[in-house]
Amino acid sequence: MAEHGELGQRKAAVLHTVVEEYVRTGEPVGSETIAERAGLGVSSATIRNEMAALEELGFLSHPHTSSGRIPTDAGYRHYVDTLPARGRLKDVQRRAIASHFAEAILDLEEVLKGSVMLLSRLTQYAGVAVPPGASEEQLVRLELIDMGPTMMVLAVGQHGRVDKQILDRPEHWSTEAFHGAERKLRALQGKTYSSSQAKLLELAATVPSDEHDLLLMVADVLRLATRGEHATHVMVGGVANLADEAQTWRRETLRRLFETLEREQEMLQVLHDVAADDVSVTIGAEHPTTGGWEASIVTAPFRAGDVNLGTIGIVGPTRMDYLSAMASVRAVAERLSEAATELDQ
Amino acid sequence: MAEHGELGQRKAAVLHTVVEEYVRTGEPVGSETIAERAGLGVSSATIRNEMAALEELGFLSHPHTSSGRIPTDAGYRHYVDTLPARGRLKDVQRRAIASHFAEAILDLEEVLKGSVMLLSRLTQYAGVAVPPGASEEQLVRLELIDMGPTMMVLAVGQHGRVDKQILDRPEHWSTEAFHGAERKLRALQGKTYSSSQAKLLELAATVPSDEHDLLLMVADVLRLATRGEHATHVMVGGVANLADEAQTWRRETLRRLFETLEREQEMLQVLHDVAADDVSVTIGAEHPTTGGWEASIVTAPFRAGDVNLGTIGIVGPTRMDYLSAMASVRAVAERLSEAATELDQ
DNA sequence: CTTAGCACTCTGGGTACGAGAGTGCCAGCT
DNA sequence: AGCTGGCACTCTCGTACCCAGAGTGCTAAG
Repeated sequence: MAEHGELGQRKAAVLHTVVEEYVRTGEPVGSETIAERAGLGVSSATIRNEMAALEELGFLSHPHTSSGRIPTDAGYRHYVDTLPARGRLKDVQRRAIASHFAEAILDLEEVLKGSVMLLSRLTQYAGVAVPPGASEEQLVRLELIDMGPTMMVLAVGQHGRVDKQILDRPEHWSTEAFHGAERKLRALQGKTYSSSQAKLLELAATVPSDEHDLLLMVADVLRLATRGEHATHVMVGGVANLADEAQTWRRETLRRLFETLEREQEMLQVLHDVAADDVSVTIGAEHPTTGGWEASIVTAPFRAGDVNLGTIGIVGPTRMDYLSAMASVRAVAERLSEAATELDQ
Repeated sequence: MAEHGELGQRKAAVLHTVVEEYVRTGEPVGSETIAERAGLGVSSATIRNEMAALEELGFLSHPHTSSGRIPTDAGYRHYVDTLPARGRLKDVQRRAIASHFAEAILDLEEVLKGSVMLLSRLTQYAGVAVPPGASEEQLVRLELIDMGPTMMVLAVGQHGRVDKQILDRPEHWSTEAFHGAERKLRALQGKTYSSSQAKLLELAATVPSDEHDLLLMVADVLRLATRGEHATHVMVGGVANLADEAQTWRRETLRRLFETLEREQEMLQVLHDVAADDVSVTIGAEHPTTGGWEASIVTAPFRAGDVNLGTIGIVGPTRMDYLSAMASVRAVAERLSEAATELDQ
């Protein structure tokens, strides 16, 4: 029993079929349909009993007294958790992924952008990604550029990452301090972001206050580039796909969905909360934010070797083809990991 | 007569009122309402005659035989072209703009992003902008960075613009060629993007083929950064505002709208087509692309001194408060121009 | 040229109704 | 004890219908 989530085999099969039918048709599912489709060799009356029990348990619900059942969030959750096998991709999908990763990979950021669009095309939902932080990447350039009234901190990573920030000159400013800082920064080229950041904080303590300020500013740029969890931006693509669902969602729901997708900080928070080691699914109200717009998120991390780099996934309605979405996200995350690993060498 | 677009004063007034009422309420407007609101001192029967004439002329249309009139695209066009005065901003709006531009401006790109969001908040439509090309900006860095199997071209402009491109090493590659190119690039720092690009093409002709290739690659990056009309990206913000309108739009319309907003190349084309010297309005089918999704675009260029830098504006439904949208776009574009001009010195 | 008046049209809301889909439960069967 | 056929019941959905209301176009008179 335990292998069907404490439900018993038949109940699990019924729930499973309800979810799949509902996802396929969008209509509440009746006992008759289940009796035909589930292949359990029992009559619709028996199914009705099972469904009543499943409703009692909180896995199904009734839109009104007398129409078919639809899954609750908990129902989807059980369905996802007890999926017997990994989804298989269709050939077209397989080919789309292959061709997307066929080109030589130059710029991870570009590839990631492309992957988000790819996922949104594959699943017909919106694609999202959190790009890698830079902790273990090596710096190939780290410069302080004097731009007249302002200055720019510019960091370039080994894999093509560029971080810039434009800042006011600090109050105490001298050419000597500037040159001193410049020289120290040059010495950090070839080191990693995180070790450079540490080194800068160290160095800052040993120099006069004007140069001190400069070094701290640079350290701060590295800090922002490094903190994966508080990455500065999220990529979102294929939002147009959600327009098809727009009819189903209530007006306020739709607005909140779009608003959140646009607010990078909020999306980052959500994606950080839901991220896991493997493909992970968050359904409706399981997360307060997604609950607010009746959506589900499927994500997977991508890695270089065994270092987590970032997250990629999709956002769609709770009534989602989870099997195929998970398969797509998994496949793309895997290929992305391969690509990133290769790039790492 | 000519001052009312060949229509006659009363017809123009009727059209004017129909547009304003329809924009305000979203309901087709009847003759009774016009008779009350337009303050023409004539009866509804007279108005009916005028409206029938306006329909004949293509400025109004009937949803069905017997309900009020709504403006056609041509009707909106006439309305916009004969607006008696510039719109005035509300105090809240004025203050929002002031506070947005109150901070010292460091990074034009950042300010532009913020301005797009500002416009979307002010108007409750989606904001868009085409960022400046870089022709006349000076280069403060122009580098070729060896990244192992690949290389990066990196250009930094005087006002904080950073362009990067990661490329495969050309087939013929030698350390000498690389160093040769590096040296030539360094000499270009301080020159403008466009003159550097020209200079590079010149230089390329005088050197052996491996170095030649490198210089051409760099020239190409500068070319992309320079061509304002074919700028590489468009900023879009506040799309969530359009969700409110989603109910009104047909499903396919909505999808196309979102798709286009996401496709940078297509948006660039549209914005390029509609751009003008001053605030410009494009209504519905006046542009094939916007016609496809029943939307209007209000844009204005922003400048530094008298050089056009880019375009900023909004996208909303044809049933739009043009007066207030134009006022907002104009105000933000003006402030942006001031900011850019200041930055330029 | 304007306007009052009027017949006409079309929408939108409300009601009624029957078909259909689905449920819950019971009694009988295995 | 569990399954199933049967049945009464409920709720939705589509159709038809009607009426009030809003708006029009036209005509005839000022």
